[in-house]
Amino acid sequence: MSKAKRLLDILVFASAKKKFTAQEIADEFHISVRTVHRYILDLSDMGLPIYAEQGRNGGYTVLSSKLLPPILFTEEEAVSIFFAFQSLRYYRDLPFDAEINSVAQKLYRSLQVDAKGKVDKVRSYIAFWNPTRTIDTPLLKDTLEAAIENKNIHMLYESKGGTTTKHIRPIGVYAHDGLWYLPAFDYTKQKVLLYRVDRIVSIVSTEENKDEYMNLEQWFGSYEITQPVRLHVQLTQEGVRQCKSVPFLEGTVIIHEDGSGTIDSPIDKGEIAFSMPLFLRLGTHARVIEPQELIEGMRKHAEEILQMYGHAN
Amino acid sequence: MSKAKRLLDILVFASAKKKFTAQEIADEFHISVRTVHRYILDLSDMGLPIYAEQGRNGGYTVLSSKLLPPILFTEEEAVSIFFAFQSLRYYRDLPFDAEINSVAQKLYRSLQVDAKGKVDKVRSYIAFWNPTRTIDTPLLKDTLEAAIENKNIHMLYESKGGTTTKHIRPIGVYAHDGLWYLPAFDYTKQKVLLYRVDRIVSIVSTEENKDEYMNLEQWFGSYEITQPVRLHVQLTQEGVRQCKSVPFLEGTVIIHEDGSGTIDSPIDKGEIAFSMPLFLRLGTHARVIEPQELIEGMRKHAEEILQMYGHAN
DNA sequence: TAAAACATGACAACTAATGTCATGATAAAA
DNA sequence: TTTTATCATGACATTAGTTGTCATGTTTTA
Repeated sequence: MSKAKRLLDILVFASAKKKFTAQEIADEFHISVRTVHRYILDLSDMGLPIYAEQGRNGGYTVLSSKLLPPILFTEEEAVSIFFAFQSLRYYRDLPFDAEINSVAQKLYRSLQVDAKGKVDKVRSYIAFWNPTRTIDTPLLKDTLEAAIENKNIHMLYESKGGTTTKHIRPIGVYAHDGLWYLPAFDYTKQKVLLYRVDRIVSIVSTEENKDEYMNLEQWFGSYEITQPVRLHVQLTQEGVRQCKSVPFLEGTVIIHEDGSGTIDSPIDKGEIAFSMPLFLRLGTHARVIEPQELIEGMRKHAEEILQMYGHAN
Repeated sequence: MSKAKRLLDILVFASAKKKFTAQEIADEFHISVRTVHRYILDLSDMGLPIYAEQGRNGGYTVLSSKLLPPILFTEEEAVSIFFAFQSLRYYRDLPFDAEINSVAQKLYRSLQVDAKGKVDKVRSYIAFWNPTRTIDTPLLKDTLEAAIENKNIHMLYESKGGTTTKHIRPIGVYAHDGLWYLPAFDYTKQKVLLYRVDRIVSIVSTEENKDEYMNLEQWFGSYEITQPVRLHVQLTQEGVRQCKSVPFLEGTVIIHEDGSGTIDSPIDKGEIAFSMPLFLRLGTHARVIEPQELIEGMRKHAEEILQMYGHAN
């Protein structure tokens, strides 16, 4: 085997093992101890942070975290990594922030001038818009870690009613509209609730779990209609346009030949309140035919508004 | 210089130059032509897709796109790349899709078993929520390319009034709520408008631009109030809570001691229409005091709704 | 004080890389 | 058709690099 190949093998072995003696490497790779010393000098020259402790019980210690074998990327692949990083740009708090920066640096440094220009352009011509939040999420990393390691959390949480203690089993963490959410099983209330990570005041303690629980994907997929209600709406052309832009409805809109449309689809009773603002906004562009509850709600809402602004102002 | 080092130099040189003769490499690196032939055999063995054309005007041609010199990542850095990729997961259409996949594969393959597990966990416990869109954006890549290359676009665009031809100068492309938007200067209307990339029917032609134009960041930052209007609203506690979650307003909400609040801030006249749905939704939780135009709009809207649902249904 | 570790040097044996020269094949240009 | 520029490959001597063995030191701990 060529020297280069073996050096890399030793690099991976050493950075995974962290602490070892020259003899161990010699045995592992069937080479002499003298050669191991020479190899380690080479690796050290190549920048691997490794130091030796003298004397009995001494040995080598690698300081960096585990290294992967070197990887060859094409320029396009490098650009795609920067593209992905771009999507994280407008988050105020991010886990892996330090790592992302060091990856970006390593890549950017090894790009040639023209490719650097391309990356710069991706950075200035592509964005993933996120509301720029002024809200801090200091416990994001800890929360995430607990979720990934499948640990239960005892935490202090700030909710409508003030700060209380919660005992939960996290399902995962997700970002939406610039905020981080934590769906979790609440042991007190005995059901899955959604928490906001920025409202976690402190994590008091965590405890291991042996068994696996639901993960995020399963949770996202677990939505089901328990109390079906018929949603029946007539839409103008503009109503169709707007409903098509609402994820919750886009699949249910039936478009007629003249461009107008209809929604006629079962939804869960709990979603009536959720869909009301949309149909309020659409005004005459959407005529709700069913459910009556939605119509009542909208009428009541409209009356309140008229009452508030009716004559006074 | 060691052979390995020189091989990498030649790898980078060759993959950047794409087509070259052995003599060129020999001159560049001050080695004999025979050695170049041997090196190229080595690179070829290492998987570099390179082929030779015989005869006069022949030479070597590298098929792959430009390669970067090999990069050493730590395990944590690799995980952070997967984390970034996770944020792109729920987009239906993405540029660089193929590259992202090949990066993910290259990285995943070189991870050790335990690190693979960590990546799997990041994948199942972290998400960046996006509405899952059923809308296709087939021209995303082309649009992006035109934007990055600073080209004007003649396109067929589907808008309220039907499909029309537009002549625009793109500022950039950004994703929001699962949809891709294209702010661009419209030459016909002589102002910057916002287009949706999925509504572009076809790109008829593009033309080069010599000079630089505004880029996305500048555009995001260029919001200015041209027709200032005083927005003055009184909020209940719940009103405060909800306005705080609206990026457009979160900075302007003043919270009183009892938890209620006030907004009193200049906005642009054009934003009145934009903010109306919000205050409609808030109902009695927000009492708009100014501008009168907003109040009028809300009253009119409420009347329309009452008329529609007033007695008939 | 002995044992276990790193550090380093010397040197012979071995292995690999390199350049030179030669020969051949191929394709385009003269 | 001939010449020229190119790749392809082999042989071989020369040079350069790698490895193992042995020797000698140093440092730390049992």
